[in-house]
Formats: sequence, structure tokens, C-alpha cells
Amino acid sequence: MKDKKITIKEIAKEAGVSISTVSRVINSTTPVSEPLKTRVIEAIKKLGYTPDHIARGLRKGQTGVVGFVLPDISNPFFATAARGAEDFLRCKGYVLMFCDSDQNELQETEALKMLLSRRVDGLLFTGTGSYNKLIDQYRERQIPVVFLDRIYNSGHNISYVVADNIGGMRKLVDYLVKTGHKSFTLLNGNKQVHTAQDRYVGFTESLESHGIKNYTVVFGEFTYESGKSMVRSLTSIPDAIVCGNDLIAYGAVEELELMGYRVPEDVSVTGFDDIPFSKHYKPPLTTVKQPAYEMGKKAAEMLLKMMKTRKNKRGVVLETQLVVRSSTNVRRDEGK
Amino acid sequence: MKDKKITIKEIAKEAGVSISTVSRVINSTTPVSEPLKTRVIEAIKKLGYTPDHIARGLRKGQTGVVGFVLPDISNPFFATAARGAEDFLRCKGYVLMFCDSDQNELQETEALKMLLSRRVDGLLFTGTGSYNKLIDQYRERQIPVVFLDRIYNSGHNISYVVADNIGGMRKLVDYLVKTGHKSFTLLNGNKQVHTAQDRYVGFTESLESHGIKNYTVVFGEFTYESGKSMVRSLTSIPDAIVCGNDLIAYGAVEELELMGYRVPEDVSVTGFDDIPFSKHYKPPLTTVKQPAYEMGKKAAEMLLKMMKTRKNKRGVVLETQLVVRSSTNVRRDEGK
DNA sequence: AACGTTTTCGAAAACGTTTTCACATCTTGG
DNA sequence: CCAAGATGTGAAAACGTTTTCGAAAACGTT
Repeated sequence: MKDKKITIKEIAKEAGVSISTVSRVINSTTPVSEPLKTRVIEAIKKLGYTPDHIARGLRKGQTGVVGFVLPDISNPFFATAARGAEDFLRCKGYVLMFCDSDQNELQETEALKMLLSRRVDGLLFTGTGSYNKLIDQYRERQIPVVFLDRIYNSGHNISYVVADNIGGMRKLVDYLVKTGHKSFTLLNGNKQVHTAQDRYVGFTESLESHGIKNYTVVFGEFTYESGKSMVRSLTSIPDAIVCGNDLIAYGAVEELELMGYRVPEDVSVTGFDDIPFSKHYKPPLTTVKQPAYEMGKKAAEMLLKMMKTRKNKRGVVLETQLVVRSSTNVRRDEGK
Repeated sequence: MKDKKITIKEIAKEAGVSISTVSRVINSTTPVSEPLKTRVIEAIKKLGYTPDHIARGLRKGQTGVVGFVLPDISNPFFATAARGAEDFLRCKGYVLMFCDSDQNELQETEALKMLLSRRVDGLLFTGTGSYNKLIDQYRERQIPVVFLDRIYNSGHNISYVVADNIGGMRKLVDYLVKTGHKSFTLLNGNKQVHTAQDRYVGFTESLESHGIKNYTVVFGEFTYESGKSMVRSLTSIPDAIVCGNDLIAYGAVEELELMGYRVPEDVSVTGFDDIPFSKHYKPPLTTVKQPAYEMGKKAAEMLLKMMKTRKNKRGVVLETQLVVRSSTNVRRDEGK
């Protein structure tokens, strides 16, 4: 009943070979003769050996884990992006280590430190707020980083994969204009994050290209609660309320209905992201689909390539897609 | 520009002490005199040292990571449970490593192997299908395991935390009976998983206690698609369709509406779980709230206690709560 | 001043691997 | 049949820590 842990050493003894030989048959780095090989395999099977990734990691200087710090895994957009990354990495022998930052820069910094300390081989990063200086430490140590759904314009020259937020928002607003909406309000997320900025740009660009000046913009958070409070803060209700993401739209609709407005009869509301539940929403949400799963997968793919080649791939931007459902309608020319 | 990695050894040299001393001030295991301590701290700051968790893990025989294998992180129920666990573990210095099994037993087994190989200190486990024999290997190695949202009746004596599925389902069906529903169909998930079993038990117990014999049961998967196909397979539509979880309910409602039924006017539909979006659902879903976040947190808490004390805490069952919204209505006594 | 106790510190072993190096043994071609 | 290369194998170093052990220094008591 002596439960000593089974290591490569025990296998070596059982098979009557050296530990180097055992290592060699496990990793098949150097050929080893048939009889020894089978003896080792027998021994492994008999004793029930599982290799120790920790020891291996120490020796090889790579752990086979990639870190992923993101705002909140219970946000479906990030969850499915994470799935995309995980599915891709799994079959390459890597494993993902998540850290939620909760939109909290301190927590984010802690997570980055911890992951650094744990010697991750690569980092997927969806930051909150402004550029986190700890990222520089990753670069010093030659640990590849790819930003997911984030860009920083300060010229940090870091690989990224994002969706075409500007284009998506333009398509959406173009559609709203075309269907007769005259006045607009943008309920946006955190002004510091790049997605909010890009969606803002798409929003204004589209409007101005149509010569529409009648719009307002308010910044908040990318949350349901923020959607509610931003609506409450409004002094007047426009034809269309376009929201920075689906969560905000949910909050907006909720609050509007509480205030007695009907969606879309009195006011059209749109989202952004097309999280899986938006098609079941009441009313089904007009929104812009971000390819979350593909973004995660693509990011992981780039990261892996960087880990192999040590070369820095630059950014990738994935197409977005307008999804028209029933939270918007087409306006009659009431003014006529 | 010699980028040699900064280790405890460099710190020792810089501060003019032994590496043991450096280790001691980092971990404050043994007191070390004031002058030396400050010299070490200075050196650490100057050279920018971050301890290597891998090496530490190897030496100490514990990694500070707990594994979590679950069916699908993009399922909001598991995502928020994961948040509960993560939030609790983070401040204790642990980190979570996720693996999705995708309802695939092979993939689940792979995940368990990998986590074992990575020497996790503990395991949170939400299995799919029947009892996975690999769990036994964890027990042999004295790695604590707690089952989350799962029980196996084969007497494996493993700690668990679940919600009161039977009680929750009884409350729900009691309510439906009381509001005049006479015929029932249960659209359930995978028959092998304990939650499906318990919800089935609650369903039948409640009905039989009211002397109602007019019900049918069908098993499928805990998914939206399965909800749709189960509805399609029905030969007749009852007063109430009670679903194994919210996702199934979404699918059921969708399909029913496609078939021309109105919910709840023609048929009441209920879910289970109360994922965050169900309150926005069209129509807002009557369901049973599972305390997902608390379940995750509680599970992590138990796991941590087991890791410290090596003692096996037994199961915990958390209360569920009936949430009445608008996907059900009260029936008139039509037969009168 | 002598002794015992406590405190502070360094040397070295240990954790479980991979990999370098050197040494046999085996081929092979002249 | 021998030099030269190819091939298979083991010993030992290395990865970056923590921790045991013992020695030295400091302290307190008689």
C-alpha cells in the first residue's frame, strides 16, 4: 500500500532501462530499439504512469498553457469567443487559462501578473480601459500576445483580431436611415474601449454622409443596467435608439417599456453583437452579428503561429453582418 | 542587452545573499534580518523579478490550479457557475483551468487526463453521461473532486453541490396544476444525467400526488435544437409543456409558434434554470431559478476546504425558486 | 566567563522531467 | 578485416524553486 508517486524513474526500474530511454520512448525524440520500447510501454501500462507536465514545463521552458484575460466569461460574446479559441488550441495540445477582469483595471493587472508568473506560452487579451503597461513585460519576455476585440491606437504594434465595427455600424445606420428614421441616439459603452470608439465612428460617419445632424450620443458601460440608466437620462426619445451592444439594448427596451413606449412602434432599438439570445428577444432584436467564435478561433490561430515562428503577425479584421429583425420597423413619412 | 531570465539566483547575487535567503523573504517563511531583507527587496525591484510558479509547483508538489471540466462554457448557466468558482478561488491564490467536454465522453476523458497530467490541486466536475472511471484516478492520487450539478447514485461517495431539482420541479408543477392545467408533457434533457432524472422525478411526483395521469415524457438533449425537434415529435399538444431547461423551452416556444400555437394562450411553456436572458424572453419565461453563481462558489469553497483538510465533505443541496412570468397563464375551467 | 538557547543564514538536496555528452555496439565500403 | 560512420543507450546536468540540515552568531542566564 506504499503509494509513492509513479515517475519516470519507477518506469525505468520496472523496465530495466535508464530514465533517458523512458523519456525517449514517451516523446519519441530519438529512436529506441524494439525490445526496449515494448518493455517500457508495458511498464507504463502496468504501473499506470502519467507524465508530469509541470516538471516537463520547467525543463523545456514552456508550459503549454495560454492565458486569456477578458472582461467577463459570463458574457455570451466572450464565452463563445473563448470556445473558439479553446477548440482550436485543444487539438494542438494547449489548454486555456481564463481570468475575468470585471472591467476592473486593478484586477486585470493582477491577472496579467499571475499569468506571467505562471509562465504562459501566449496571451489572449481583451482589455478594459486604457493600455495596460504590463503587456510590455510580456513582450520583453518574448511571450506572444494577441488582442481580441480590442485595438489601441497608440501604435503599440501588437497583433489583434477584431470585427469590422465601423462597417457594421454603418450598415446598420444606413439601413435605419433608409427605412425612414430621422432622429437618432447612440447608447454606447465605455468610451475608452476601442469597440465603443469604432461604433461611434461608424454611427456618425453614416449619419453625416446622409446629412443628418439630429443625433445625440451618450457613453456608459456595456451592460444591461447601464442601458437602463442611459435611457432614463434621456431628455427626449428619438426615432431610433442604437445601442453599443445587445446587453445595452435589452436594458434600453426594458426601460422604454416601463416608460410606456412601445418598441418598435414608438421607437426602434438596435443592438450589436447578436448574442445567441437576441433572436429570441422580445421583440427579436435588429442587430449586427459579430463572428465571436471565429474571432476566438482566429486569435488562437494567430497566437499559435507566433509562438512557433516568433514573428509578429499584424491585425485581422473579420466581417460583420446586419441582422434585421423586429425591434425596428419602417417609418412612414409622418411629416408629409 | 543580455536578456537572461531573472531568477532568484540573480537576485541573490545582486543583493549579496544566498538564494535561500531570497526565497525566505519572498515567502516570509522564516524571519530574516532587516538589512538583508531590504537589500533583497531592493534587488527584486531593481531587476524586475517575478517568481516562477512552475518551478515552485514542481518543488512544492502543488500547482495552485484547479481544473473545471464542464459541458460547455458558452452555456450561461455554467458560465455563471464558473464565475462563482473563479471569484472565490482567485482571492485564495488559485486559478481555474476550464475544459469543455461538449457532451462528449471521449473529450471529457481526454480533459480529465490532461488535467491530471498537469497536476491540478483539485477538480470541479460537471460530467456528461455516466460515471467517468478516470475520476477514480484522482481519488487514488488524493486529489479532491467535487461534482457540480451532478450526482451519481452508484455510491461513489464523492462530494457534490446541486440544486434542489426535485423540489423545484414540484413547486413548478404544483403551480401549473393549481392554475388549472390538466394535461402535461415533459421535454427533458439527456436521460443519463442526474438533473434530468431529478426533474423527471419531481414532475411525476407532483402530478401523481394530484391524481393526474394525463401526461407524457420525452427525453432528448439540453439544447435549443433538441427542444424544437422534441416538439415536432409530439402527436398532440397538452395544456402545459414543461421543459428540462430554459434552452429547451426556447426551442419549444419557437417551434410551437411556427406551428401556429400561441404561448401562453394555447399552451403554457416552462423552463428550468432561469438563465439571465429568460426574463427578457418572448414571452418572459416561467421557470425555476437555480442559484448558479452560488453553486459554483459553494463548490469551490468545499473543494478548497478538502484541499486543506484532506477530509471529504459530503453533498450540499441549494434551494431553488419558482419564478412565475408570462409563458404560462391561468386556465379557465373550459370543461364546465 | 561559561554555558545553553534562540535566531539568522548558507550549502545542498530535492521535485520530475528533457537533453547533452560520451561511450558502446553495429554497419558498411574499401 | 579495418577505419569510419551510424545507431542505441546511460550518466549526469539543467530547469527555478523550497526546504532540510547544520553552522555561526547573537542573546540571556548563572
